[in-house]
Formats: sequence, C-alpha cells, structure tokens
Amino acid sequence: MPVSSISPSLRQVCALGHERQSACTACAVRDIAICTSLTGADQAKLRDMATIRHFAPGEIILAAEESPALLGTIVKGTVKAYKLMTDGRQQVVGFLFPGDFLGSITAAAQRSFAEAIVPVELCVFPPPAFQRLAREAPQLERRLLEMATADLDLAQEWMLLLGRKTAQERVATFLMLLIDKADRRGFADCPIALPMNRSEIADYLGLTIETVSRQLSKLKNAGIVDIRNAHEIGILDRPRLATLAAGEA
Amino acid sequence: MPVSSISPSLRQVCALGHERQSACTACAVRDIAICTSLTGADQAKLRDMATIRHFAPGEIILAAEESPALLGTIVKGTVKAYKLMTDGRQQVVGFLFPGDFLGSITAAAQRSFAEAIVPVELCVFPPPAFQRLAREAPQLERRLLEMATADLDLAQEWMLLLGRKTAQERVATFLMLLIDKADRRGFADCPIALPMNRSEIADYLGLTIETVSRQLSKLKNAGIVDIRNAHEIGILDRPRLATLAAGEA
DNA sequence: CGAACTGTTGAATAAGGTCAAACCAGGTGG
DNA sequence: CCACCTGGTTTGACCTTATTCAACAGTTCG
Repeated sequence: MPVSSISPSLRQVCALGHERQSACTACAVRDIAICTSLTGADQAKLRDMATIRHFAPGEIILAAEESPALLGTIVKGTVKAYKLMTDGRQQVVGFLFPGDFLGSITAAAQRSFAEAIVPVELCVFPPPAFQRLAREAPQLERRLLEMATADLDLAQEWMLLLGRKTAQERVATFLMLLIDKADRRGFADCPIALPMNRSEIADYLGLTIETVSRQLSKLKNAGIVDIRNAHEIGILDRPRLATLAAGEA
Repeated sequence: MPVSSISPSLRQVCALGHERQSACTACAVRDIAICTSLTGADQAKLRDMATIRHFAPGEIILAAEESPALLGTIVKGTVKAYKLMTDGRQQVVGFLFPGDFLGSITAAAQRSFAEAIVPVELCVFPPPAFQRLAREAPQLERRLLEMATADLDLAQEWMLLLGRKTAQERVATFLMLLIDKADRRGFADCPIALPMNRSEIADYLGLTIETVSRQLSKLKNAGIVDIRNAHEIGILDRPRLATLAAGEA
C-alpha cells in the first residue's frame, strides 16, 4: 500500500513537538485544507491549537451518536465515512482524502461513522477553540460552507448513481471520481490507487463485492482498464470510461 | 390539492406592494426560515431586498448549469429538486417545503433542477445584495451552514436508503419522513398529504411507479396505512411503519 | 359524458444477489 | 527457501427482487 508510509518530515515533527502541530510550512495539505482560508494571526491561532494524531487501519475516528465530536483535517491516508443499519447493512457515504475536513461544527451529534482504512494522520482541532475561532473569523465559516455545499452536491450526485445507474455505470463513475480527484491533486493520471477493498467499494456503490468484481473484469476484458492488482488500476481508455459513467453507451 | 390555494393575506401583499415583500409579520414561515437568524437592521435589510414570486406546477425555478442562480425561501407549496441523466433518467434529491431555502451562495453554478410541483410562492432575494448581507452578518452564514449540514446528513441517509434498503423499507422510510416533517411543523399526524405524484415518489426512492404502488397496497392490506386517495394517506400503525422503515421486521 | 391522465394490478423478464468453489498474493514457520 | 495457511478476490451456477410490458380501473376536467 503506497499510502501507508509515514512521511519523514512529519515523523520529525512528532519527535520534536511531541504530537504538537508546529510545522504547517512542511504540511502536505497546506494548500488545499481549511487553513488556507485564514491569514496572519488567525492562521497562527489555528496552528497553535492543532495536534497530530495517528489512526491504524480499522480504527474508528468518529462514531455516530457521539456528541463531543472531533474536528480535523486529514493529512495522510484515507478515511471512509459510512452509515449503518441495525442488521449490519452498511452504506459508505464518502471516502475522505488528504486535505478533507472531518467533523461538523454545527451538528450537535455525529451522524455517520468515520474509520481509517489505511494508516491515517490527522491534524486535530479541539472543538471549543475551533468554534471560537470560527465565530471570530467568518472566512473560516464561509470556507466550511463552501465545503459543505460541495459535499452536498457530491452526495446528491451519488443519489443519482445509487437510484438510477446500472452496475456497469456505477463502477465506471467510481473510477472516474478517483481519476478526477487524482487529477485535481496534481498526480499523473497513470495508475489509480484504490486504498479501499472490494467490500468497501461495494458498500459505496450499493452493490455486492461479486458484482463489483465482475464489472471490473468486464472493463478489463473490454480493454478500458488494466487491473494491475487489487489496489491499483491503470486507465487505458478514459473517454470510453467517461461515456460509460454517464450512461451514454 | 390542499397546498394549491393561495393565502388571502399574501394575495393582499401582492396587490398592495406590487410583489414587493413588506409583510414579514404576516409571513407563514417567519419562525422557521433563515430570517430568524437576523435581528434589527439586518433583518430589515433582508426584508427590503425581498420580492414575492409565484410559480405554477411544472414550472422550473432553477435549472442546472445556470450561473446567476436565484435565492429564496419557500413560503407556500412544494418544490422538487432533481438531477438528470442525458437519457432522461431522473433522481429526485429532495422535496422542499415552506421554510426551506432554495439556491446556493457559494456554488458558482446550480447543479440540480428545482421545479414547482404545486403552485409555489417564493420569497426571492437578489443574489448580489444577499451575498453582501451574508458577509456583513455572520449569523446568516452560520445559519446557512447549519442548513447545509442538515441537508448533507439527510442526503447521506438517503444514500443508505437507495443503496441498501428494500422497496418495502424505502416506501416505509419515505412515509416516516413525511410524518416527521408534518410533526415538526406542528400539524396533527392524522392524514399525510402527498403533494407529489407516484412518478416523483418513484424517482425519489430509486424505484418504478409500479413498485411504489404495489408497496403502498401491501401496507394498506397489512392495515398499516389507509390510502384515502392518491394524495392523502392516513397512518394507522406508526410504530409498525417505523420498524419497517428501519429494516427491523 | 367521454377523453386523457394517473394510478393499480398481473404475468413475464432481466439485472443483480446469493451461494459455493477456485484462485492468488502475502505472510509464517518449518 | 519453500510449503502452507489465510484473507481477499475472482469466477460460475442458480435464485430473488424489482423491472418491464401490458391490461385495466379511477379521477379529473373539458
């Protein structure tokens, strides 16, 4: 797993600052995380309240129904957010990547679970101090609103997928989503990393692992993708994949 | 349709103020809409920029891909928000009722359609002035963040429904949602009004109209609901319905 | 009163789920 | 170093659920 290694620079931070965040300048996500909405003194305040925490794969970061929720930015790794039914049925509502914000400052209680699926490094803010800063610096709240709006649109796009798309279209859309995210973070579009396993993909797409596997095989046989191994996929025909994802084929 | 009649008080406002909103004190949704987040001078500013607009059933209020989007609060009627695929497949991402806010101040362009499904009365704010007010009054932005967060959670709850629930559970969950909304607006829980038709319900639940119809009949035969007519349903056994909705039966 | 919808019910079909077996890669220990 | 074990993944055969297609019933409205 390529995501599992811990960056040397941040290891150093931990060793020096005893888990205290003090090296924002070295931070891998400083250009995309919420910090960018703040300047000068406010940014310093945010930095001073931040600590770094690590989570092992499978560890629960946030549990639904818990009130004193945690707030933080993902620095490294991948987190799955999901909802559960009492009989164990699970729906993944999103995967969170470095730069994404975790937790809510408005909701009284958490309403989804968040779980590390690979080793995760989190830049954590204590809720009371963060709330205070949000009141003082409206740009921060505005940034959170922007993010919530974007998340809402993605969730609704996913409702379209879950409610109306075929298995083939769902898998194609999922791959396109990963490609777009990789693009936006500046990575070459060559081989797509899948930090999640088939079961987590299935729970994201409203399918079973068998169906996900079959559809991936189909895409491979059609020469559209190249399944290097379970966690790495090469994209051979991106336009075709986009067409399939939109249900235009 | 009970929702289709226009309130006399607001008719009067239109006649007097020529579609200018001036009677907030008589407004049906003044206690639940975004206005409540503001006080004194700010609330007056919001009132002064507002105008009332009416939309007929089937009329598009907001179209996806359009940038100078409209902002407003629903005063009367029901709006469906939906996404479309190029081949016409449709997913309703939500129904909006009086008090709900329509439009986004952060997104550059609209990403869903909004359509009146019954006669709708909308309290409209001009985007530039509203944006300015939002910058001046952080409580307004905070309120929008609260609403976006709530919408996001509902969307994710619906992802669980679309991805993991059976047809029976979906229909039961849908009815429970309407009951809860009616409760919250203080209406007696007696007969639930369904302003939308079967096709719109189906597009909300990721089913076909036939399946929706069959499941409703099943609930009727089981003595759980009483289908008075296509747009009005009585709830006979609410606990049982809740159990079904949660998939615990 | 009858046309045009909208909604309901029934029978046949297909898409995806379930169950089960085979496969494969990575880690363990002889 | 290699056989073995284990978990995740793939593939196949069969089955269930919801869709599709089609006919019918009920409402609404001119």
